[in-house]
Amino acid sequence: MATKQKVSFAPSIRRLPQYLHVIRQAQSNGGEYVSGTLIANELNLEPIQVRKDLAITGIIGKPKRGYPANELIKAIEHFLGWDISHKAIVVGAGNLGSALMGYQEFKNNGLDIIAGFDADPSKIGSRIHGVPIHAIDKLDQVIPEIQPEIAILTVPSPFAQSNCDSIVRNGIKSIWNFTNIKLKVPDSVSVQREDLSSGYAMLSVMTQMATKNKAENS
Amino acid sequence: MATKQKVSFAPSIRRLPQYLHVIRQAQSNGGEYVSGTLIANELNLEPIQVRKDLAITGIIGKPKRGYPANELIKAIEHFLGWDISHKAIVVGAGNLGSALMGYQEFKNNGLDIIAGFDADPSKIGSRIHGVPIHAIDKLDQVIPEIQPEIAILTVPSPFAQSNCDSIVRNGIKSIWNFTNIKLKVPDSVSVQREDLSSGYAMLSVMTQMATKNKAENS
DNA sequence: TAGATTGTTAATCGATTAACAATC
DNA sequence: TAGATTGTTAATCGATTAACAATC
Repeated sequence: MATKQKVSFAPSIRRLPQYLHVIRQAQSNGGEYVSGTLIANELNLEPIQVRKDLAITGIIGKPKRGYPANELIKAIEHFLGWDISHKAIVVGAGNLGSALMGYQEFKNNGLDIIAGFDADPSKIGSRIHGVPIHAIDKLDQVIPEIQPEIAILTVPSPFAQSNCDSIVRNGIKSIWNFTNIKLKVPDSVSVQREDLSSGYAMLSVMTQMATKNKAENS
Repeated sequence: MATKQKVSFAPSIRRLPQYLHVIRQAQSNGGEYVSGTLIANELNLEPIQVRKDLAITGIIGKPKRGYPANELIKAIEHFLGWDISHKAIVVGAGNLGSALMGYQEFKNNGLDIIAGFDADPSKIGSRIHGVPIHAIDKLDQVIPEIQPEIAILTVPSPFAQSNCDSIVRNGIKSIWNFTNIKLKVPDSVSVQREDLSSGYAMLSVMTQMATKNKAENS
């Protein structure tokens, strides 16, 4: 029975990439061991939080020295599935879609974008950052051929749901949704929503607070 | 004394734009009142959560009918500061920066992007989505002239910290950081980090779970 | 050794959810 | 009126933080 999955430890999982970044950097600076304290300092977090988070990867540290950098990197990558390649498509090759196709960081961490889709005839048949672009109305034809695991949805919002339906119909189970539409999908499909408006809301509230402080201090 | 501010109710604030979207839609469909139950159904949330969140805007609903749509929209917009125009610059006019300059949604909600900055000589002096692009080494000259409140940072990560320093030096207090660098800023400056790798981490874990379920059910 | 750092167990904190009287 | 929906107060849940013994 497929019920909508809730990912537990979500906040910890979200911090892991930051840790990975710091640990890789420390390693490339010659550090064989990396302590939770160092990571915490670098990221303005509490050391205890870093230790708790790292525990979910199953890695064991050495008192006084920290965690073995190489093992820890491997463990985080494995926990996230970043040590395996995952085929993905980008649906909507506008500015945002193009940006994502070009992100080396994702490529380095297992995200293998093998095709893009767009409605613009001038893009169809071309390549963006090396990725071939297909007609968006060929989703039903191309997806079964190339069998991607992940779909990245970056179309204008009026087209989001109908393109999502095509994606789901063709058996893709993971959708990275960059539109501001709440997608309707069956329970068996998971959607990771990347909601820029929620970030903008936070930015706005912070900006208001900054303005208020300025006024108070003058 | 300026200490690093923690925004309280962050999860609620992040949900407000979604509510706003649903309420606007309901209103444009002729709804004079919108109930928390309706919003919750639309977004797969609990009604009680919606009511709690809406309470922070100060608006008062009517039992049996719901919240007055027009008042509620105004109240959310006001709470977020989206009813006022905020001048912003985009630092780094690559694909992502260009995408943000073109987002009508932000424009409609008070984000007024008045200038872009880039290192690419072919872009300097041109306009992207109507926004004039300046040389990135002119930050110190242009910012004082145009006095933006907000800087949106979309440069490649090796340049993130140095550009951030220029931004801070010129008195901007709110930074929307799309790089994967943890920026070092004084306490008086707030940074909203838009961390795509944390979203990618969540997507990856969800994808793993989907694959595992598939294997178990076969 | 002394002391920094780990991992575990318990306490705190904040957000979500439940219960329910009030009311249109 | 009856019943859906609100707002408030209390309970639950999960994440963060604190305390501290173990250890290299």
